[in-house]
Amino acid sequence: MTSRLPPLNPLRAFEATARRGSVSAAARELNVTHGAVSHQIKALEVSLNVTLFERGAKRLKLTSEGALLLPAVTQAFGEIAAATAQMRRPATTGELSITCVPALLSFWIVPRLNSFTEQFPGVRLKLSASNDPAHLHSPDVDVCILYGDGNWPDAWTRLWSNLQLFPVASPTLLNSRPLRSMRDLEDHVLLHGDADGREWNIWLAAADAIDLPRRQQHFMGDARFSTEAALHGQGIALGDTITASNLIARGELIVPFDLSVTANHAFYVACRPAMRATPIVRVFIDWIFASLEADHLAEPQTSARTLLRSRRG
Amino acid sequence: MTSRLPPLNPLRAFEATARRGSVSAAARELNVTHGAVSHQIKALEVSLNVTLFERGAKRLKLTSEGALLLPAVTQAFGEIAAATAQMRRPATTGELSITCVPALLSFWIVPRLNSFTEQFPGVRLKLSASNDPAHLHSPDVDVCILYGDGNWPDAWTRLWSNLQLFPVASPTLLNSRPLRSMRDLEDHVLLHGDADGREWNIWLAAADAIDLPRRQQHFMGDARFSTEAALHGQGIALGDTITASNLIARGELIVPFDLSVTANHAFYVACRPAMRATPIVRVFIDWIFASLEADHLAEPQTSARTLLRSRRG
DNA sequence: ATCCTCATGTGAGATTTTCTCACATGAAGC
DNA sequence: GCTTCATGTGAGAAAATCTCACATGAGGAT
Repeated sequence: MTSRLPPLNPLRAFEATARRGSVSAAARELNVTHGAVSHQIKALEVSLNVTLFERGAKRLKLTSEGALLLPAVTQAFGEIAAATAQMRRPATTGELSITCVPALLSFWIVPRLNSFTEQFPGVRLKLSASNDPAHLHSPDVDVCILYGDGNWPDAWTRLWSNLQLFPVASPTLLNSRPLRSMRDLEDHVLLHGDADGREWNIWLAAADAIDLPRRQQHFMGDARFSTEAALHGQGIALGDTITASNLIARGELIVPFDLSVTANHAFYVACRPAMRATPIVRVFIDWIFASLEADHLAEPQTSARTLLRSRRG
Repeated sequence: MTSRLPPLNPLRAFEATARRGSVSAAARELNVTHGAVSHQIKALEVSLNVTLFERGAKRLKLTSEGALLLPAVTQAFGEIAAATAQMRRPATTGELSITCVPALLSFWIVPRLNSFTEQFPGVRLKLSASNDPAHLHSPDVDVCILYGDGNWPDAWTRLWSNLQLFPVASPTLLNSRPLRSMRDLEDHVLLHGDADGREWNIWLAAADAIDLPRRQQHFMGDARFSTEAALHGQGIALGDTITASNLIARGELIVPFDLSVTANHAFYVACRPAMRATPIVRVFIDWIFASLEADHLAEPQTSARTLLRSRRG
C-alpha cells in the first residue's frame, strides 16, 4: 500500500459534511463556499478510489465505506483539536472568548472585570453581548452565559443564578411623578426588556393587575436597554436581583413596590464539553461562580426581600 | 479561539519529525525535501504561535508544548490511517504486498500460488524477495515472511516453521561423482546459502567433520541461488525440510546423508500490529499456515526422518 | 403544470499552500 | 582546518484550495 494517510484537508471536508449531513452546513462551518466542499469531497473520493456519498435525492447519504470511515475520523480530529487546545491554553494565559446576556454583561460583569484581571493578568477576554445559544457550537466562542431554561443540547451547562423580577425607576422620575399604587402605574411608561411583554405580565398577574390599562409602553429589545431607559427616567422597567442590584444599592434606581416574582428563566454558564476541561475556561467559570458567592456574603442586603425594603430605608 | 484544528498538513510534518526525531528522516518518510518539512514546521509554529522544537544542537528537541501535542496527534493519525485501511480493504479484495525469503518464495510459495488464487480471486499479490526486517516498518509492505530469530521489535510475529538442514545434490552430479562418505565430500564444491558459511559449519560439526578440507566452495548470496546451483549440478548445497521438500519429492535433488541438524533460525510470519487486524492480511496469514498444515497431512514422508531415507527408497 | 427555493455539481480562473532548489549556518568528528 | 551531516531560509515553481458563475434536480406551493 502506497500512502498510509488520505489527503487531510479533503478528509476534513468529508468529516464536516458527513457529521452535519449537508454540504452547505459544512461549508458554513469551515467558512468556505459549498463549491469548495464539493470539490474536496470529490478529490478525496478520487484519491481513495471509493465513493463516500450516495448522490440521488437532495441531500447526500453516506455509503457503507463512508460510514466505516466517519467515526474514527471524527474522533481523531476531535482528539487533535483537544490536544491543540490543551497545549495552547496554559491555565492563566491566552485569549478567552465569551458571549453574555447584554444586561448581565453591562451591569454585572463589566463592573467586576478588574477583579478577574487582577487575578489572571495573562488572560485576554473577548466579550460579546449575546443570548444566542447557537454560539455554544461555534469554534470562535469558549463560554456562553445565557438566560433561558438551561436546555441546550450537546453542551455542558450549569445554573448560575435564579432571579427575582420587580419594577424599578429612577429617583428623578419618581420625584416628579410619584408611584405609590397600581393606579399611579397607569400614568407611567412601561419599559419592556423582552419581545412580547411576557415578564411584565407575570409581575402584573402576581400583583392582581393584569388588566391594568397600558397607556404607554416601549419594547427596548433587551433588558440592558430597558434598564438604561429606566436610569434615564424614561419609564418603569422590570429589574432583577442580579443586573439591577448595584444600581439599586447606589440609589440610581428605586424599587417602588414590595412585590417581586421569580422569573421563569435563569442565568446559566455553558460551553462545549471539550472546552470544559480547558484550564483557561475552568478559571473563568470558577471566577464567575466565586464572584456571585462573594456578592452574597459581602452584601446580604442584595437578596430580594431586603432589596425591596431599600425604598423605605 | 478562532479555529479548532491546526493546519493539518503542517501538523503532519511536525508529527513525522517529532516521531522520527529528525527533519531529514521525516522528509524521507513523506517523500519531500527537508526544506519542505522545515517550512511546514515553521508554518505550524507561526499558526499556533507556539515554539514546538528547541533549536540549538544538530538535532531538534521537542519543547514542552510540542511534547504535549505529539502523543495525541500520533495516535489520531494512526487511527485515521487504520480506518482508511480498513475501509479500503474488504476481506478478499485489493492488493496485498508481501516480502518473503527468496528460497521460500521460489520453492514453496510460488508453486502453491494457484491455491491462494483459487480461494481469493480478488486479491492481487505483490511479491518481493527479501529477508530485510526493515520492511516491517515500511508503509508499502503488508506482510513479511522472514528467516531469523523472531526478535523484531514493534511487530506482530508468529513462528511459521522450524527447519532441518542437510546436504542436497542433483542426481546427475552424484552419478558422475559419487558421494558416499565424508571423504567423498572433499572432492565436491560446497555451495553456501549464507554469507559466512555458518550453516555448513553447523552440519559439518554434527558430522564430526568440521576440519574437512574445503577444496572448492562458492558463496551464492542466499539459499535460493545455492539450491538452484545444486539443481544444476554445480555442487552440494544445504537444503532444508521446507524449501527443498518438493524438489526432493520430485527426485530433482537427492539427500546423500542421513544426518540432518536443526537450524538456529526459523521462518516467521510478521507484520505491523495495525495491519494484523486488516481482513486481507488475515486471510493471507491464515492461508499460509493452513497450507503448511495441509502439506504435513498430505505427505507425511516430507518429515525430516523419512525425507532422509528417500535415497534408499 | 409552473414557479420558486434549496441543495449539490462543475469548470475556469484566482489565490493560497506546498514544494523544490540553491545557498547558508553551525555542530561534530577526524 | 576540512568534511560530513543537520537544519534554516528566500525565491520561484508547482500543486492544492478556493471563489464565482452557471447548471441540474428535488420538493413544495400555487
